[in-house]
Amino acid sequence: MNFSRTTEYALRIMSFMAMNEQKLYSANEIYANLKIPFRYLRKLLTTLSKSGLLISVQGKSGGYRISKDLSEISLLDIIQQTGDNKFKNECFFGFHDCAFVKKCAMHDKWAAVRENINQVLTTTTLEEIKETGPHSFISNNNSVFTKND
Amino acid sequence: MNFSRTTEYALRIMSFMAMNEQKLYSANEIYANLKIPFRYLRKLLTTLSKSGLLISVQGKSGGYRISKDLSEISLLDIIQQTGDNKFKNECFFGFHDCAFVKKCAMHDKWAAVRENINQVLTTTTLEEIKETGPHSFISNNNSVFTKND
DNA sequence: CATAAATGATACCTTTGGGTATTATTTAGA
DNA sequence: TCTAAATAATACCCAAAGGTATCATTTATG
Repeated sequence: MNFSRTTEYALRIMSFMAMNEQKLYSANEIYANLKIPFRYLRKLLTTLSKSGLLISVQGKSGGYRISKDLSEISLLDIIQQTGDNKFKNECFFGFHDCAFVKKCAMHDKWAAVRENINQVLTTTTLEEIKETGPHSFISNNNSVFTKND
Repeated sequence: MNFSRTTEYALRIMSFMAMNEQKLYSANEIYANLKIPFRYLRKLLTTLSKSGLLISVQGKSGGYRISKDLSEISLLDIIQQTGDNKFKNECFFGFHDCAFVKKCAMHDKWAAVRENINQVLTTTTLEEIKETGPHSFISNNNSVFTKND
């Protein structure tokens, strides 16, 4: 009952980059701030670029930049790009046809919970995240990972 | 952003058994109704027994029975026995010390969401699940698994 | 135009969750 | 007291997620 690690990483990255939305960030710079395992970070950044949330610039002095206006990127938009969006309409007990055949015992109660979650995730945009600061996006769990690149 | 498959299984099992709370169910009978992969089901049932949610009776004509009054078993109680309880106090971005060092941008909003979830999971007991019926706990995804025992 | 510094692609390794197989133990009842 | 039918324990297997390594490509700049 969490987001996957990968989704958390994506949320951190996008939120961090939102602090300076025009800026072109290199993977190195993001790594320096967020301490996400470097090679995995690189992979994730290309994923986010392919998904359209980021624009990548190749070559020396290249990097990544947020592609749209901050107000147009909701947390759900980010979450959905990392495959962690299953919860959207899912039955509490994990039955695939819950809504269609018979309601399960938790159907209505859980629908309300999901609605609450969805409401927060769709209405909270990076713009709001930016404005909510100052705050720490810095992972200070002394990373066991090395950069190695 | 779901419960794990194992947690879903546990929720199905306990909810199913709550339909007849005094009854001693054999693994076979539960399998016949829920179609959870048989050997995994067996394993899970011993886990639930060790956790105290179920009482197991060994030997021929043995089986499992819910150990307490239905009103004393909340959904959270079940969820916590399958290791899926991380969400309880967890930061939106997955930072371990979010609450202690600096609040993250989502801290308050997400705390409210978690509170909502916790409220539902702690106040909904198996008694309520039982009363909410009739409903289907029957997995009709034509199982690809065989029983094999 | 060579080099350095960046991203892209791809293949591989590791850990964990889900699932299986085998053997041991318990106990009701013929 | 033997057998059948149940649970207990344990070890193993497989797939997916997380993470690493290597090489290729792009491009600013000396």
